[in-house]
Amino acid sequence: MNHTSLEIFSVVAEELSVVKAAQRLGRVQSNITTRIQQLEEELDAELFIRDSKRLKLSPQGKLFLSYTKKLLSLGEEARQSLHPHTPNGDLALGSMECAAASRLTKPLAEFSQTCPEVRLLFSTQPTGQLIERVQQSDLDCALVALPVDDAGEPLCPDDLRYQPLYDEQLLLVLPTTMSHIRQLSDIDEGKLAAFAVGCTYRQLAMQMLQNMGASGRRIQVQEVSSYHAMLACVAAGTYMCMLPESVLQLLQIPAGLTLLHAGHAVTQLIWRKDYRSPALDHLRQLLASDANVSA
DNA sequence: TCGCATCAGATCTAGCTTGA
DNA sequence: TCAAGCTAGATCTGATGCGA
Repeated sequence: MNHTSLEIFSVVAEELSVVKAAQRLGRVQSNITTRIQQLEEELDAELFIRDSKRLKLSPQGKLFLSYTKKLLSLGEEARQSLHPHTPNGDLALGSMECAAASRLTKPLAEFSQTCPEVRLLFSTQPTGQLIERVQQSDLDCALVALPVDDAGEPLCPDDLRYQPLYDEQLLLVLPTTMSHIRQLSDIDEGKLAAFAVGCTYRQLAMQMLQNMGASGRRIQVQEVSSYHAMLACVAAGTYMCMLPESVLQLLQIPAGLTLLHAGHAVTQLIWRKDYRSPALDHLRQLLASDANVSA
């Protein structure tokens, strides 16, 4: 078992295809098949279930993948640690859609200029999924909105650290059919356009609607994959949505929609407690200088 | 036709020996 | 100490087979 074998296994596990993994790694298909077979033999474990033409990760494969990601991440961290003053290598950054749209443009442009040797691997997802991916070493860090306890303190998992960055004012956007509503307590029905389960703003909106007049009814949720789609649902007159004011400023708001202030949420940068790299340190500094809340 | 497995042969690499 | 040569094993490629 060496670094190459782990890299190959990791890519095959992601693609669930020997052919696609071979294309991605610039190798031939037979080579990938052989390396996976050798790894399985060495580990005395079946990492994949061969289901006719398709590959599926076996339970042992899933378990081994979690260790593989940690080992590859640790290897990258070790490599970078040898050059503490010149950030280099890969930095896998995740972000909520809203932070990517409204907050990251400037810091990331600056990051790419000041750290040209770092390959930034960027992806967007809801908070819940981002937290899991950071814990599994699939991401090095991520911008999320951690849920808070009754005292307003972020509920951060023990194995993660966080740095507060942006205080986001949240707005509930109502369709023209609800133009008679002047305050949150007037809302007596709940149809919400929101991102997938795991999105903190969705969770906040659901809690708010349940605490209001809509508590007696089941809240219908239309899942969308972008803020444009979310606003389109509201413009169609059926759904309401919750989004940060900073995002709304970037969008063209259809006429006649009602905007209600719905509290605030803090966007944090999270990373694993045991992870450190010059690239992450540099990104933290850049984000801190751009933040509107102090750490 | 597609995707994975298998095989033979080519190529690469690490480790060892030898001699200057 | 270091470069050159040799060798075994690891790894790679391309062709082919098999099953869905």
